[in-house]
Amino acid sequence: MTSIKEVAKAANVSVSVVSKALNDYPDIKPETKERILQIAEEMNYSPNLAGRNLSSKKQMNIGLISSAVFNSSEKDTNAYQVIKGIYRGVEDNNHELSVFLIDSKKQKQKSYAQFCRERNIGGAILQGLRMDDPYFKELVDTNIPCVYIDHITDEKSENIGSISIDNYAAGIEMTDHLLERGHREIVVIGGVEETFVNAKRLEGARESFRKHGIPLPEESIIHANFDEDQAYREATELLKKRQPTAFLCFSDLMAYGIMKAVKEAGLTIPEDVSVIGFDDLPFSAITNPPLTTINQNFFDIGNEAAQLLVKVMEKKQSSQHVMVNHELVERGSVRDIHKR
Amino acid sequence: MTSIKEVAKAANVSVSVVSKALNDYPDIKPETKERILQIAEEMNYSPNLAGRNLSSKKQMNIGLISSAVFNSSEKDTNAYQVIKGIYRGVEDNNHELSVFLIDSKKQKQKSYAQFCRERNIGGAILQGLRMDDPYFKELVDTNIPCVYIDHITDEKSENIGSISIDNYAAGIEMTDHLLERGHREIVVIGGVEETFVNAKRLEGARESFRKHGIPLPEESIIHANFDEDQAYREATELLKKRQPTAFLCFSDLMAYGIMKAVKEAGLTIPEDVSVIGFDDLPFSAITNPPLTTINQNFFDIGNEAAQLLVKVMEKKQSSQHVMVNHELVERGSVRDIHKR
DNA sequence: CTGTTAGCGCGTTCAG
DNA sequence: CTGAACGCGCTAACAG
Repeated sequence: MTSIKEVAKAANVSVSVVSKALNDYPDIKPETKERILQIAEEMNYSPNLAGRNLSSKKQMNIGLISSAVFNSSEKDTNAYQVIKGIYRGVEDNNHELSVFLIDSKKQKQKSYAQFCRERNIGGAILQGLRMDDPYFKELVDTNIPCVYIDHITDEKSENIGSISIDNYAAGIEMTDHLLERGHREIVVIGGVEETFVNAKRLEGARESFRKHGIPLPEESIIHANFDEDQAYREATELLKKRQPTAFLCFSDLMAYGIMKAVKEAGLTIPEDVSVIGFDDLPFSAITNPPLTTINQNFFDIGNEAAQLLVKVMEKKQSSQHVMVNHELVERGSVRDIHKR
Repeated sequence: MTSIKEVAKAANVSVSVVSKALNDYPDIKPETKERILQIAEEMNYSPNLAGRNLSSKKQMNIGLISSAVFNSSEKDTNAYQVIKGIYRGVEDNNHELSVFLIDSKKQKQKSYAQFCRERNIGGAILQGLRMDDPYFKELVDTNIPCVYIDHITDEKSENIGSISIDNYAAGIEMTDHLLERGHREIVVIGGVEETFVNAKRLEGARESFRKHGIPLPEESIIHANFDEDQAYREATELLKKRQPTAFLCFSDLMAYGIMKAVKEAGLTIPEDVSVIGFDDLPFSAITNPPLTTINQNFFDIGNEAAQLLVKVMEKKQSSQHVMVNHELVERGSVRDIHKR
């Protein structure tokens, strides 16, 4: 437990000089700084973060507030990848990460603002929160810099940023992919309707249909809550009535449910029915057949979120929306109807 | 940013009384305590953790030091589930969690002991660390209470606990499962040889063979590093020479690699070759065919780890090894040779 | 039962 | 360039 005091004693200087040496203050003789640094190194000294937190005005703590971890399917590993990216981004910028995982099944939750206050949090990354969450509103009102993942706000605040892929463009691409391969009987399997990403993807899909001069009837759009099982059930029902040539799914998880339903209906993919997904979960490469889907780089999303937040916290950058690249990866679940 | 001082002022008492009211000290009049609590509530006060950390002797911070997150396959979500369990366990015990993710690809890493020192960490959960890691040794030497996940140490320290399923028993069960269904040409696909869990599972497999009076030749044991791709390659090579009736895999991930190799060799599962896995990853239910495997409840493992650590930190329990239940889940990848 | 005092380990004035 | 003094928010020991 070597403290700054002991280092000061060993170096024959006062604590404040040690502090300055450690924190790159300009008003210190290079030689003594060098010497102190060396002694600190030898003594295996590293500053206590609680002490530093308490005395410093600088905000070095970043909060990750996420409801995506406890409230999503075990198969849904997106949040995990995002968090890895956040962790790396925070670490690379020499900040600290405090994680707050929301579990909607738990009775009473601590307010997000309180969480931040207790931990001297200078900026927060928000993942999977509902916009009608009162705690969310409270947090925004505190004016703590925030970065939203997969959501854009209307508020024009200088300390609010956001990050996502270009869901609109991706929606167009995946729909184009189907349309250009001759599919006309397409059923769209949407996620949670009020969700930003879902809305954008749907807009994209609509635009693609419009562009191709093909109608997209409302009854061909089904919302399955980003849930595998619900998608499975919806598709099972639907297939009793009609047989589309393709399902366009706004998540891989839902695509898995669709594939199960299609197989159980005695149809084969992609010969009878095509399926396209969204996310590119690791397992989409080994489904049967492997799933054609939109790849999102979740690690990058998290990483960029952290970097953006740090910039906003340092006032080096005002609020903005950052787009991360996506990519359509073509595998074996979509048939080209033109070829036989 | 309301502080304890302001609460004290509002309540017309000194700060120490407020502190005592908040921390359930016995020497305080119930009425004033009630009053203070209410005022604190009204003022939306919650204590600053840095301040508390600095002054209190109690160690409320728990560290999670894991190399399993950055150094494993994206498909391997075990670590994720374990961490969820840890988070919940730590939260339920009103402790704080600090996470340190080791990335072996990064050049210089901070020492684990230093990480703990900087953050006043009173106990640590260790996941996926190598026993020959010098930082690991250094941390243990600090005498900070530790709980190992999936590893048992020889050291007899009062502050070291460990947790895992009964890998030996599970190894027996899965081997019995194959042997009892008439399999005799079995190839064991092991993981990382030096690993505790691998050794135990192998011991169990050997015991099962011995019990059944059947030899297990050494050349039928292949170590594939818990790696899907390596298992795939090993199996591909092996199948060119001989065709076992079953592969016994010490992880689901390796089982996936085996299944791929088997299919590519033109064989079908389970008719020609059976496969049994270990872990029960979420996707093992939807592989083709669904994988028979040993289910580990990773959430519970993490959760129990946190609870055990808290007990050890509070000296309520001396070191011990906790076993979490496992279960063989029978799906469609093992054929009973007796039946046709 | 309550208040006073003294730190915890550090960053930050402000004199020198 | 260096050091003394102060305070961050809180708990703990000790008087009263």
